[in-house]
Amino acid sequence: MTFKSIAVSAVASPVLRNPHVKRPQTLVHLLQSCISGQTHHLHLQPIHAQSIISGLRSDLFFNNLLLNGYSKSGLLGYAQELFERMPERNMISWSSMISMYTQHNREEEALCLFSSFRWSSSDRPNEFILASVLRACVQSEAFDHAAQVHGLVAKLGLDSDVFAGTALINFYTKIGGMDKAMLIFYELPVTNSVTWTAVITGYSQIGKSVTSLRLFNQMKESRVQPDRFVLSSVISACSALDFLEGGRQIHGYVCRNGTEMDVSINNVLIDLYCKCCKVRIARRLFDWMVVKNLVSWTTMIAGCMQNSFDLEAMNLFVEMSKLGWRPDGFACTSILTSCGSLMALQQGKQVHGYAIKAKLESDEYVNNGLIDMYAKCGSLVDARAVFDAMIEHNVISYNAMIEGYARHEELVEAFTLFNRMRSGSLHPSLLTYVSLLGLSASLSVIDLSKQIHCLVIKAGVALDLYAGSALVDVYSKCLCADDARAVFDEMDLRDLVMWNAMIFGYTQNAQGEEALKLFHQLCVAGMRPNEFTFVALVTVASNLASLFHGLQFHSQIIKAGLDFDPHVSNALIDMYAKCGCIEEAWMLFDSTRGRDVVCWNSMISRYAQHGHAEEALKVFQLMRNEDIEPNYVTFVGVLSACSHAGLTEEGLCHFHSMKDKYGIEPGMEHYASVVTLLGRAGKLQEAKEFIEQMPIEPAAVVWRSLLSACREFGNVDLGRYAAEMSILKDPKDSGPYVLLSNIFASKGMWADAEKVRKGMDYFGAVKEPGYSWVEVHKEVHVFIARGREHPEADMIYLVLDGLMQLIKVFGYEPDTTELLMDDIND
DNA sequence: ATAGGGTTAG
Repeated sequence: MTFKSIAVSAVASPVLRNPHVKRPQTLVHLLQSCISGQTHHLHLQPIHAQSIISGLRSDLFFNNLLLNGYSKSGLLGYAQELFERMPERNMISWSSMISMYTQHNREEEALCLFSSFRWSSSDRPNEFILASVLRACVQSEAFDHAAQVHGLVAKLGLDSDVFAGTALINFYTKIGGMDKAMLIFYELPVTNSVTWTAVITGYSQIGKSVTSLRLFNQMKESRVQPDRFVLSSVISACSALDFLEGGRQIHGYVCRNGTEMDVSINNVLIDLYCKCCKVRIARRLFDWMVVKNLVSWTTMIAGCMQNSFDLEAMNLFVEMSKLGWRPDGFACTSILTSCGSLMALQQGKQVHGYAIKAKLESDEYVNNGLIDMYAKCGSLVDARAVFDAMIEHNVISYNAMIEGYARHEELVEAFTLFNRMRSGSLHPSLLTYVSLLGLSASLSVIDLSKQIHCLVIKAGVALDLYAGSALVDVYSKCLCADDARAVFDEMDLRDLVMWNAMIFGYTQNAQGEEALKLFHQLCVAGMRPNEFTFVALVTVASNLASLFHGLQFHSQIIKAGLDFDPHVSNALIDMYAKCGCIEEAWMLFDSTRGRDVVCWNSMISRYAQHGHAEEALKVFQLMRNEDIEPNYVTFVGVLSACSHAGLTEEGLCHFHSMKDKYGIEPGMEHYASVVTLLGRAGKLQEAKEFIEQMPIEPAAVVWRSLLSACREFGNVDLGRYAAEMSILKDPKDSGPYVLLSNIFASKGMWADAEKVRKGMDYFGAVKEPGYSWVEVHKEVHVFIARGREHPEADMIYLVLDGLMQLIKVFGYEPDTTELLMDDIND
């Protein structure tokens, strides 16, 4: 557009229909009221045109006013043309233009104009021009240039001016030179709320929010009235510190002060409440706000996402779009995270499409969010495509991608990327290691775990809560409870997750008593156990078959209101069944809502273990009636039920249906089960042939199943073969030696039995001693076969001898034919 | 001259 088009529009303007308006003095008033009004951009052009007609073309004062109006309306082109045509310019004209360019992020033009000013005018630049120029330098990150301008400011003696001084403070704040900024600040003879805001936000930005709050107090002491800018800055400092009480006080002040309607203040308040986990309060404030902007919506969505209110975040995102808001990169990043958490691939893809349309493809946050979303939804190929399309990667891009591979156990991909990251200039963060440790934990590879731990130590970063519990977890899963405990003890700070990891670690390592001890310490430390703690504890009770503990935990679970948690329910059902209370287990199972496949599996397996094969199969039928898809573990239970009950045909039928009907590839446990099934039916040869036809390499457990059957039916030849195969696979396991030796002993083949015993020593296999335990008055007493460790061993054996003699009187005769020689010689 | 919102892990 040119001045010609302005003139055309002037003719049609309703504002100028009144002839009085055309007088110069009236035009000035009209312009002034336009600038302070809301719709100035509509009237500026007609007024401009009229001013030319009314002879104001060369009026410096009027032109400066117009320049100001165009600048406020963002009509840069008109301002530029006017400025060029002005026959006369003063400091105000230059200053308006430079500050306009700066405000609209046209730093280069601002600096260029400053050069022409110095070139064409002999006047010294005033404090306003210098402040604008400094801001332009800072915005365009031309810090060297800014330092030169500082020199000029000092030369002109303007460094004690509030405007120039504040701009300088802002410059040093941006480059992290808080000391220098404070030096300038203390030299200023006059300060106002703008100056204070600059230093307060400066400290917040370098993470020293406490200093920000201290400065805010100093500001109030020096009787400077806080404005909405400082207030938002200070609230944001409170939010960074999780200082809810402080934030609330300022919220109260804001309400008394009359700034409660300010959008920005409310935005930071929403942020504060969300960061302090008060999402409901934040949401109420958000709903109450009459005027909202894009930041209000984004803050609310981010707050929901950060507190795992993912569905609410999604709804807000849809709502804002419907209301016509165009979500920016910030909103997209947050919503992508929520899509990932909800595994909402479809919605995630829609956001991806929108992001492309909205030209957000170069936003690193959005890209990282996309990687995370696709990885969480299981689309690793798409995640990688986004990753590869990025020009530059940061640590988060790598971490999100590595975490995706780790979660899906893509070992090679994860470590290839990890090495690529290390060979570049990017340093892996603790988060990277946490992901890799998670992978290592799910694979339970101790060497790998230790190597990663070494890298963490070499990196020289102190463990945080995440890394600490990841290490506790990985060592527990690798069956190194002592190493896990060493990490646990080394931590300065422990949260509930860490305690749970250690308690669960002991559970996995069959050190139930240590787990119980730790639970006691947890309570002493004033922590409140959650569903994870109770799952571990109930599992301990289950492993120890201690109904006493199980009942106690169950009542604590009810008190804590956690009895409807599906994982807790599963653990309880398992515990009751393990403790022999199969009916209680069934009752609990029956009353559980939303039973998942794990729940059904545990009921099936437990019935099978108790020899209630019919019940187990009935539950399996019920499960299918309820359309619950059986999985790998389900069939372990079903096959075990069939083999216990001698249901050979039915068992084989289920075995075949596994792959044919449900598409589940049978694993070692299933093959072993079928061998047991055939073996129990006496079909030893068939069992052997079955093993030989297995599509996977039979593990020791499969041969041992056959061996057990051979022992049952006294088949020496096949038994010998099965034992050899089993020992070949796992020489350290004492089981096959014992079983084979038993076969020989039962046939009176003592020399062969002796040979097997020697072979056992040769391979270093040690028979695990049998344990038994009894619980008396909340204390578990453990006994090893023939052990004398118990403090009252003498008395116990005395009573035992008495009992033996008593049962012999009633006609009991111990069966010694199948005992190991070891036992006979004893 | 000054303020406010975003990503990865146990």
